[in-house]
Amino acid sequence: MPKDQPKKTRQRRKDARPEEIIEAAFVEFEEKGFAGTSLANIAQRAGISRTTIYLYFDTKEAIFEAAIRSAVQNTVQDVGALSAIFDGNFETVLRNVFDLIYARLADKRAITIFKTLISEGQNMPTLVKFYRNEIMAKGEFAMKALIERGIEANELSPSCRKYDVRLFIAPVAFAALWGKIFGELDPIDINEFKQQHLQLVLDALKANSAAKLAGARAT
Amino acid sequence: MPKDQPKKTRQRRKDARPEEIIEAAFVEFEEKGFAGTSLANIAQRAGISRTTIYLYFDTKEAIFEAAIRSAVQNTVQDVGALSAIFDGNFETVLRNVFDLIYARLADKRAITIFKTLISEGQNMPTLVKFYRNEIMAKGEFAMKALIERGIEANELSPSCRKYDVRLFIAPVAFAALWGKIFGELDPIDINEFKQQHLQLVLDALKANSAAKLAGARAT
Amino acid sequence: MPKDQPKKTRQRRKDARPEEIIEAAFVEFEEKGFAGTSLANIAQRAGISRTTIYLYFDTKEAIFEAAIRSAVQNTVQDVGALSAIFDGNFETVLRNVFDLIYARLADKRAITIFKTLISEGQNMPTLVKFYRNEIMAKGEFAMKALIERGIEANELSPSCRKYDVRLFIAPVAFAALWGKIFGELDPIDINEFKQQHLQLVLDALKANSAAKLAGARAT
Amino acid sequence: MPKDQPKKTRQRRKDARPEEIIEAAFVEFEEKGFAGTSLANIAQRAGISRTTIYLYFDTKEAIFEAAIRSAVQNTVQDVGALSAIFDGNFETVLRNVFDLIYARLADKRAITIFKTLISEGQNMPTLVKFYRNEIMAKGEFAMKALIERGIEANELSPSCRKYDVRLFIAPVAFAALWGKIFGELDPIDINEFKQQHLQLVLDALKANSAAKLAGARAT
DNA sequence: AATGAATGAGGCTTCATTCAT
DNA sequence: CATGAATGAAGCCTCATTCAT
Repeated sequence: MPKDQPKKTRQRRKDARPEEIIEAAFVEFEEKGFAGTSLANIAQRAGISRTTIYLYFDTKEAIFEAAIRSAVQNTVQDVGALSAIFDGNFETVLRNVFDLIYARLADKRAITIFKTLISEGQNMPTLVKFYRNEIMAKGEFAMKALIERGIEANELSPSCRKYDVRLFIAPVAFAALWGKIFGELDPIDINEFKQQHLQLVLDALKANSAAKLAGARAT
Repeated sequence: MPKDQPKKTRQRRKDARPEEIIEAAFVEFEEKGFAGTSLANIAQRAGISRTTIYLYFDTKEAIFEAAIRSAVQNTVQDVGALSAIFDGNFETVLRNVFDLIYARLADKRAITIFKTLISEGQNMPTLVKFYRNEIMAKGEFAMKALIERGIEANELSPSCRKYDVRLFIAPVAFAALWGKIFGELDPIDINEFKQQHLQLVLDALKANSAAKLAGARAT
Repeated sequence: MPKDQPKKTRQRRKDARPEEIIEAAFVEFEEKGFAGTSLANIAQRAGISRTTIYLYFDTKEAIFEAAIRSAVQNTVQDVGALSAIFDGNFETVLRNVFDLIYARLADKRAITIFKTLISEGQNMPTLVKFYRNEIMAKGEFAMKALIERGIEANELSPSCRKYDVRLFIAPVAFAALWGKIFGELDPIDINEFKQQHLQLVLDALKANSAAKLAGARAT
Repeated sequence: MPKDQPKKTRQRRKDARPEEIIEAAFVEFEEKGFAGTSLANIAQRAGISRTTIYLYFDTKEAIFEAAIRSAVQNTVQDVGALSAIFDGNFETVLRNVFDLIYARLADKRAITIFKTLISEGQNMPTLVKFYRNEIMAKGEFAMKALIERGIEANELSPSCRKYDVRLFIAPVAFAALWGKIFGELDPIDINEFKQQHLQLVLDALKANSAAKLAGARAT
């Protein structure tokens, strides 16, 4: 008994096709990983034939790359926008920065990219390098610059330079992963977490400044 | 990892086999994920025939489970051992706790499990639940207990209770992932990171206590 | 059975494929049974690639089912047509019925189904039930009806009702199996066998009627 | 997690081993056919190790052959015993013969052999030839001799020679198969069937004799 | 005599990819 | 541009059989 193939053919503007494929691929990759995703799944989700994909991409890997490249854009832009919000006293700016960063967590694509980095990074040195240079390094740099500004403005003690700024960002990554892994089992209140995270950083930085001040006062 | 067993004759090593297979499987799973790993890879790495695997495991999934079960052991034990080192003043204990936790980072298996949780968690609700209950939850609990002790001993201010303790642990996860993802490109100095992490937590907690003291003093 | 399709180029014959596959599968199943048949055999006999089969059937079992369903059709139709030939006196009709039934023996598919019933029946309750309800039961019913007509027409004695009508049909099954099993060694002359079979049944039925008549006469 | 192997080792007299294996093999072959039976099944049923089988048989096929050879013995003996019961008038002897033949139907082994002949005959020309020569041919011969005796004793008309005696035996085969195939669904009352079968044959033969007598009388 | 260990061949099935319309 | 048809490579798994104790 022969199988029945669905016959619904959507006629779409051709320009949109690649993006539709990427879109579909992304969802599949997110759910099942690279190896676990089949072109059939992608095609079905995109509402096209399996072979049509090959009009736009050479291999499964190419789709994967394109999907990731496309999805990482917003995050890159956000990181680039970081220094643009350096306006106001340190605490205000830090709060704004946190708002911006935590807003990324709402972007499922951003999270998936992060997860992909972990899952498939070993086979994607290009992505790894890109991510580190364009996101991690620039983020670190911005954070360092922010602290520097705080010191210059006499809002922070110079001893605050001692911290590896990745310590300040780590909880964001943690929250992202927690949501992805344990989200259904035990959801995390992102907003609350953000507030406490901010508080922690401020407290720690203030502790140094307080000590400085105290030391100064003691003199 | 080169094969160092001669292949001429059939080997008889029933006792060692399961562990050898798990060992080999682990490496493969780590590199390529569950779906990406083939029994052929595992067999080759273990230096045995593909079918020999089936003398010890029923399915590919069974190998995966066994590998995870075996690898997660040490971490579980370490978490269980946490409260046993609650001896001394708060800072000392916290330092010991950090030593213990960061030591886990040297266990590649532990890291791989963590990565697996992220990569394949969607398909492994059992592992997810187990990990959350036996590792995350107990770790949180121990950390909370530790802070409580600090408060009771008057070393910390009660306001320290406000923090979500996952904030204190997040950098460890971050360091683990960093090492795994960017390790080759940009290795992280774990020891240095640990020190700063410890410092950050202490500073933040002290900030509260200092505020309290200051407030008390001001009265 | 040699392959007579050229193999150089990919062939496109969607419409014909399912039947070709069923045809090939049928021969293989007949020769080696379900478990003994491999998709490789079927594919080779059909002159296609092993995987092409999966374009038309989901599993090996599905092929088997399709093959049987297709092969059993004619027999079912013949059984259904039985009562349509109830025209004429008893002997004439019986002769026609026998012609129809024995003609089935020329249909190799019908024989194979019968053999399959025997070989694989234990694993195919559905087929068994179907065969019994649609072929055996209806055949029995038709035969009973025929005898009833003979009695009503005063051509047969009512005592003819005593026979289990399966006795009348058994030789057909026997001939079918004999041909299949011992055919090469010791072929059976189906036509001759049919005549004698018919004679036997008529003789037996007449014996009753004769007795009745004799009894009547004696009275 | 390694599989657990049962460790119960039965120490048995070695002489019995081959028969135990054959016994076990027979049951398995009956249930699943040759291709469907695995040595593991046989070994397990025999309570021995898979490899032990090879101490007694060279291949799976050898076991099959041995099993069949052993099982066919009783039937052969019964057939051989047929002519020994030629004592009494025709009807009595025929009744005894039928008793003997139908008793065979209670021997599940005999039925299985018959089924095997159908299922796997194509690959077992030796068995086919043996069965035909030792069982079918001798059975036919005995039946013919019996009829001849009836004619000589003037109990039957010479015209009874016209029948292919396989017609007389067919219902037995039919009943055997019916029981095996439809037995669970719709069991057959063997005794009742036997009586009617006997009656049918007697009626048919008598019809000829009656005709003869009538003809003689008419003269 | 008996068995635990090991394996090569082969079976079913999936899938990325190519062919030809 | 789009797709239905087809396939080779590869994956998981079973099994008859051999090896070595």
